[in-house]
Amino acid sequence: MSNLPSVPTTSAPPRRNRPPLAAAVVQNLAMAIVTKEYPSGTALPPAGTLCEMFEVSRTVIREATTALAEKGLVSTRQGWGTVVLDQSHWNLLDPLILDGLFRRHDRLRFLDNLIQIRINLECPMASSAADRLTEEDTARLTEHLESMAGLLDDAEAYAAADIAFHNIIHQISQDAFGRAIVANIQSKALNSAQYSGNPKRADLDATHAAHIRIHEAILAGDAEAAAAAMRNHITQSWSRRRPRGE
Amino acid sequence: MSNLPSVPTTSAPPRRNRPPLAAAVVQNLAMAIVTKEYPSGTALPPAGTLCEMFEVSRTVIREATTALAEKGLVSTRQGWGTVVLDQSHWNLLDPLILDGLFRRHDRLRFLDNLIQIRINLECPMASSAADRLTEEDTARLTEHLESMAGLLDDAEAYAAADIAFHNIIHQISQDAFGRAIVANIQSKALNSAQYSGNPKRADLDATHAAHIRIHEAILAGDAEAAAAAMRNHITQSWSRRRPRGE
DNA sequence: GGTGGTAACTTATCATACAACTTATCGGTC
DNA sequence: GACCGATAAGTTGTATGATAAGTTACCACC
Repeated sequence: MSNLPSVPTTSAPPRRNRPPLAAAVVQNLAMAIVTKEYPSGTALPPAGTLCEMFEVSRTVIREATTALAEKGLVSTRQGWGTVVLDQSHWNLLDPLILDGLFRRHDRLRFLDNLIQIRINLECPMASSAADRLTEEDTARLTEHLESMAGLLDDAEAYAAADIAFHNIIHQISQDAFGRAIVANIQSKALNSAQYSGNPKRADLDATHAAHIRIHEAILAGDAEAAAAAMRNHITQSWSRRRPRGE
Repeated sequence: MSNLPSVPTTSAPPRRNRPPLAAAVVQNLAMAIVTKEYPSGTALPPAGTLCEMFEVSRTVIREATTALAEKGLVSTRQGWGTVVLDQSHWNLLDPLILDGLFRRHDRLRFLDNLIQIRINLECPMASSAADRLTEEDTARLTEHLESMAGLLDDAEAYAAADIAFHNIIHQISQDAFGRAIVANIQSKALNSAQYSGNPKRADLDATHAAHIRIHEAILAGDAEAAAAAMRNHITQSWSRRRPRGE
């Protein structure tokens, strides 16, 4: 098998010259499990077989299965094997698992679900930001918003700035858990064309207008308006780029 | 160090089902990192030193560091070491990390934050459950609620049934991600006395009454009332058991 | 003073061996 | 035939030693 490349996903700082071999194995097996290639309840091939499949040593295989267990995908029992767990055990926010879910035929169910989670978490965060705003926060948020106006011709750059805009609001809200959850969703889902779509200039203009409205509400200290503006923004932005007819 | 589980001391049966050694190492190191014993940016002791500290082989240490990296606590770089990452990289929903956060001096900040997350996610789930309720769901939810009435004398049993009650609602709502997040919080935080407190009979009576109100709203198909009842329940239940004066 | 090479330390990977656990099978016993 | 214990085979868990590869710091050299 030995599908090497990709080292994907993690934009993590430590850039290695050689990607760890275990990463490829984990990616491959995680994808196979999430897409039901290995049904829950069944056992993965034994370590020795996996060694041959991926042409690596048992050290690497053990590392991979440890990572899979950490993601809640499998559970190993000495003398029994490495059994695939039910979806209810999966760490759904894990980047690799998210990526796998986006490739399933029922991906739209998960995408809609993620948007709902974002609404549930980000609207209260916008409210909280409106309540807790300091002068320093005001300057930072305003400055960033104004810099975004210059990126309306570059969809990719605007998307990155978009995430940063939301992230600033999350920081102001001081909601560490909500921020961690949404950041996970955003940073990893962005790579998926299913999630981020292919925005046109008109889409970016509409998005930017929505950002301005959120900014206004937060600066006015109007918690309710901030939540409403955020809800509108997320809902309408998703309705513009949601894949149709699946 | 070597904080191994207690050994039965008897010579004959060499304790069956011995827990993996790596688990103890992971627990120990994760706790040390979360409680800032190892500050972010610094490197963990090298593998050889850790072997001596925990009296295990490099195999186990390697597995432990893999698990820690999977939790977002550390990042290993060949030739450099295993460096502790900033809190923004941590997987805050991980059971071990949650447990560590609950032992910090600023634990109350995280506990309040978790309650807020639960409110943000569970209220819409209650609404959704009220909208999607089927006859089968009705029977299951009602049956479970009635069985809980008999557990009001056993705080521990009622707490378990409490979680199950919420879980049934989550299932009905069909919000897979919200369910996964809240389930993580609940199942792991329950062990913490800081989170679950020490409920008295009067507390359980009040909680049960709130459960009945939620049940009524959902069965009536009143989404708005269900969300309101859920919000009331979570808020007041927390205000009853929240640690004071920290 | 700058430069390049080298030594020392680190993680990454491999190979091998053995221990511990689980299951199935094959006996023998009643 | 039903029950029960020993055994064998397969699996993960752990230990050990060796080698490869990446990083840093130091030191001789120009």
